[in-house]
Amino acid sequence: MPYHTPIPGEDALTDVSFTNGLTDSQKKAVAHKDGPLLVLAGPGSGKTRVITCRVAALVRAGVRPWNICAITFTNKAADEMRRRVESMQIPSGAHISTFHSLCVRLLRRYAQAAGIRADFSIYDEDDQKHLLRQVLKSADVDAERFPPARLLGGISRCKNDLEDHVAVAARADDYYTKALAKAYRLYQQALDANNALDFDDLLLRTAFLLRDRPEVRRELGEKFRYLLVDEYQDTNHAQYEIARGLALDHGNLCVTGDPDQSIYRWRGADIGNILAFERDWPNAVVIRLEENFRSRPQILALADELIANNRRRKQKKLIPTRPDAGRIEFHTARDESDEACFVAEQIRRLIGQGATAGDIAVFYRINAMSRAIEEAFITRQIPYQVVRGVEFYARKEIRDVLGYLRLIANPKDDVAFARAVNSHSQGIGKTTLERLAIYAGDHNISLDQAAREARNIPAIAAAAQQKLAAFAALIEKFRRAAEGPVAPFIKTVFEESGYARSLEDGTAKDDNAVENVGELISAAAEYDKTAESPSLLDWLQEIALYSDTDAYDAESGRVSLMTLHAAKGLEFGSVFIIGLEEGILPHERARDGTDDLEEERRLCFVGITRARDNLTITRARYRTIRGQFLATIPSQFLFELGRSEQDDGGWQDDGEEQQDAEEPDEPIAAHRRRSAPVFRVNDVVRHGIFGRGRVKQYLDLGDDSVVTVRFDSGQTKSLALKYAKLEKAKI
DNA sequence: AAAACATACATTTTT
DNA sequence: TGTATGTTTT
Repeated sequence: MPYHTPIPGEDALTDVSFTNGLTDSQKKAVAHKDGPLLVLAGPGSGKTRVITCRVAALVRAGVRPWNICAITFTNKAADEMRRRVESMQIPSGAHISTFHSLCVRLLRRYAQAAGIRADFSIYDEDDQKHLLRQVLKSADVDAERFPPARLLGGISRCKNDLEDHVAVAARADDYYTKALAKAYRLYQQALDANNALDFDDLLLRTAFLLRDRPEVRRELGEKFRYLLVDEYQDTNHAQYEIARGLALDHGNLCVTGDPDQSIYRWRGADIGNILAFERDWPNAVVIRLEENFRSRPQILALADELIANNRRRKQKKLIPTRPDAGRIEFHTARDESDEACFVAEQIRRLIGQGATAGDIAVFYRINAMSRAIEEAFITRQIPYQVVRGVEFYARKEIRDVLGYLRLIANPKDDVAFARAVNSHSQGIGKTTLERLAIYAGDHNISLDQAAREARNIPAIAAAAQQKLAAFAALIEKFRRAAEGPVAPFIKTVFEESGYARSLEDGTAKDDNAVENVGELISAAAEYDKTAESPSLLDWLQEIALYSDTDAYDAESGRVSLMTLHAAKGLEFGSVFIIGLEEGILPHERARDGTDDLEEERRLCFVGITRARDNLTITRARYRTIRGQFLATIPSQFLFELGRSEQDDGGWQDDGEEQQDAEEPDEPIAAHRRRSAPVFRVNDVVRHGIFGRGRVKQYLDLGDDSVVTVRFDSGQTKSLALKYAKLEKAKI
């Protein structure tokens, strides 16, 4: 019996009021197409709507919902898509999730084929760091000389490229890579021993599963007959292989994306994946969506002016469809608190004029920049929400409780053991733990197992032996009770472990600690309600992929504060982007390397194109960075947006400070040593690599002076005189 | 073994 | 600036 009466695709699309500028044949392709489909779409063009409409159209054409799989990058995007699909009044059941959630699901189901156990722990950055440090300490490696964070970054990159440690070792021909390969091997062995996967493993294992087990691949191809991937420009190699593997047997792969909005290169995203889609799938139908239904024409013009500076990109138009209106404003503030005051005042004015707080957002490059804004909002009683990464799950008390729970769910999880035993404190300290680790290592067993055998470890004092054994027994007792709903179980563990008591008495470092654990329990209760058969393991694996960014509430009626990364996919009537300064946007770590710089530019582009009507861009002359009050240099992006230094008149100034570039404008410069040459604005200079250029701005900081030069090649660079060999050119 | 203290250190963006 | 580790004291 047919699941649903087939309806011609066009009708299905009309049905769901899909009227945003597609030609009839494009609509038909979106609704009907068996085979690969590439949607290249600019910001505000209804890209995600194409996906939801395709899902709806497929279902109406008789495809069973559970044969459709749509993949997004963030939980937030998945939720949004689920919401939209449900509102289309079609039978639900389509699988909509992030890459990582999908991988967890597949790896649990096909654990055996993937060569792992289904009850694995998922390690986040903190866990990874802990584990790597542990491993390097006990295995005296030359890799110890490199900072763990750097090694983890290197390992992550390898995993994203689907390289295992053997492959890395094989290509290692320099000191660092050799050390990396060794660290990778040891780290991976430790992960295996702990029955744990890190975020990258989730992708890598799934990609390998699809590659090495054709029967699994075929089975999944049968299950997910239609595959859709949103934000395809942000796929890394592993994700690319997963999408390809899942679609290999039927070719029904629809991807959407915008190369100009690729902002996750640092996480291994390869913009080449979307640029080469037509090569990978030669019969792909390509749809371009260039009309923008979101922003005012001036805003689009500004965005276009900026992004045109990127070389590695496909030319694309931003075609406005809305009439002229709205406002663009630039502002230079004195310092970050002055900047925050300005933003807050502007927002107050907007609200006074009838704007809704929920339709206003402030974007910044790094999370730390939210602070000044928050302070200004608090004094002015402007309601706001900060959309922040991790945060809640990074809290000490939350991690401690999760330590217990993870250890209960996965006895091999030594990282969880260390955390739990540490929070349990009372009598088990560093030394004991160290001795226990040595014993466990010698006998090739987990810390949990070693603790049970504590009485047989002569190196450990009798009293400590007792306590370890008691701890192991306690965990074992919990383990036997870990069935069924999660929330009551967490409560039991929290109280009976004695951790609740230790939070309440004495060391009240954080008076909200107990409350926070309560919140965790509520979250678990929520899970218990929705899950069909709740289990601790399932819940742990779910929340491991959860970040507070997902907690963004579109209906909160409050001003949203978030990073530019978190802003992707959202839109607001009025947008403020703060901190357009060299070293912040673009971030200092992206200053060398054009690819990195182009990514920063895309980030700025994403921010600008979030705005529907009003856009305000600000910078501060001074900013406190890591506790130091420093003079700043305007972002080169400001030049590209047509705001040159001389033309500062375009900036609305607070008037407190005169802006004479030649005048050393604060005591900072006065006592600096000087050995570097002095330049003036408009001096013609010569650089060994970039050639001839003209000084646009000179910041006098003695030896640390920075000079901004627009070179004849057209590019603008900010150079530290100390490093850049810059000389005055003759004429 | 725990607490108090000192010192180094890194410090983007997210799953 | 804050964290996170290492060192000394109790």
